[in-house]
Amino acid sequence: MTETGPPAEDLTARARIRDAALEMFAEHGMKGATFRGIAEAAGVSVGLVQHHFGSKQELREACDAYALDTIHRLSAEKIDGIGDPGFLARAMRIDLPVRRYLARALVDGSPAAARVFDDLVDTTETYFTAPLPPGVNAPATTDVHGYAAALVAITIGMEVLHEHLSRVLGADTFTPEGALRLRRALFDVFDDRLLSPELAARARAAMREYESGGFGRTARAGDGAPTEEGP
Amino acid sequence: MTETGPPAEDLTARARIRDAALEMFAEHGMKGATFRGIAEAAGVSVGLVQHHFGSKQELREACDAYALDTIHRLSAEKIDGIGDPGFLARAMRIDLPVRRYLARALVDGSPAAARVFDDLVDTTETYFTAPLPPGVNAPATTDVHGYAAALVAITIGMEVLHEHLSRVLGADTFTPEGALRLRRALFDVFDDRLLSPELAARARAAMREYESGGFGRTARAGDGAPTEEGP
DNA sequence: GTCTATATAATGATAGAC
DNA sequence: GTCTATCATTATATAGAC
Repeated sequence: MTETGPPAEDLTARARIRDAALEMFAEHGMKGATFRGIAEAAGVSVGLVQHHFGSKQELREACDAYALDTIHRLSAEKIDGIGDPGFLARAMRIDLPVRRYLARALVDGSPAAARVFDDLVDTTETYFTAPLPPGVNAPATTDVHGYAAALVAITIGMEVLHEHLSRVLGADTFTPEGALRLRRALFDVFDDRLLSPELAARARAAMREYESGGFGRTARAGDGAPTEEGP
Repeated sequence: MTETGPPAEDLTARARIRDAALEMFAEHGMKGATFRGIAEAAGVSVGLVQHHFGSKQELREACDAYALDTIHRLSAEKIDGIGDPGFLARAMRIDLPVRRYLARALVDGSPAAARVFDDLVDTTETYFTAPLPPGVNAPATTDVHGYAAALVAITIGMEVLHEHLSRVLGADTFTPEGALRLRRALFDVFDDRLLSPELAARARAAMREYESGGFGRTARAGDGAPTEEGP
């Protein structure tokens, strides 16, 4: 809940510019977004944008800092919120612009977005390392770090692929209906065993064999030989 | 570093330009990649790039078409390959540039990439609708389409977040070692039940309640929400 | 604080020489 | 086929007026 969101319309020009930049960066990427587009979206002149933020890089860093600060409140809830209906309602409408921005920044190469990702992995790993709440099983893995990374990647991947998921599902996943449908689908994926125990065991064995015998010989004797030849 | 190399080889200049463009588009995005950068990477002049492909949009469409054609051979194997060690080896070294390109194009907004995504969802959905191979359980979901979408999003998300996963895991996930570690982690995630049956049932109930009473005011009252009795 | 005007650089695209 | 100019447009950035 936390009404900390952008409450009203009478924000300072600087804040409106920052919000516009956040949206333009998210929509067109760090390279595609322009001062002109941002100024127009914010309803100010190009000069004012640069007066407040200096260079494009600085503007981007301001967005990063804002996003970092905003997302910080959210990250801790993501894990504990499972099974709490209130969490769904909150997660669906809090700070959408920031999430969109970070999803794009993650691909466009932002230090702040990378840090959010790393912090999420740390938090998740810590969560599974510490004593778990009743009802939550400890993951049966020997690589908790990798397990946490995969879990975070799955979660963040949904944000990054938001556009395509929304198209396929027929509802914007940043909207209550779409988010609900996606969450149900994800829950089904996680709740169900895709493989029978027998096949799962076979796959495990195959991976183990692949690991020991495959290419492991010498850490990196040759460079990346694995190139592919185009057709 | 320096990978990328269609090192001179006997490729035609046009093919070398296309490969360079594929890589530059993947690395810098559709807006960030420039004719000059592509020309330099291909070892040709800027004029030759435009002589062969005309406009930037046409060059991009050529990359899309090439990627679409290349990925077509791969998509069918992705599902059936589970548990097959040979699949791992193949998937790890086949068509890396195309996968990187598509991962980026998916975020930058390419029709071809969107189509790849949609086709993967279709293929996956068909896979689960048709009779399943022995050892593979049918997913316990009432929304096979959403289930397939979630599964594809998880898979593709790993490609899109490749850079961050690699950093966190300490190994390039497009490299045998990194890909293996990621795959093992994903397998652990899918193979294990994160929630106890009791908590899972509670989460289901919470979602159901949220769905009916929440906000939607149910634009579509009977959209197949119903009645999956939990395990 | 906010805007207009201008300088500078880079980019997509064209034309023509070899 | 391949390259070297060159143009027109657009972007970032600066300077200064109100």
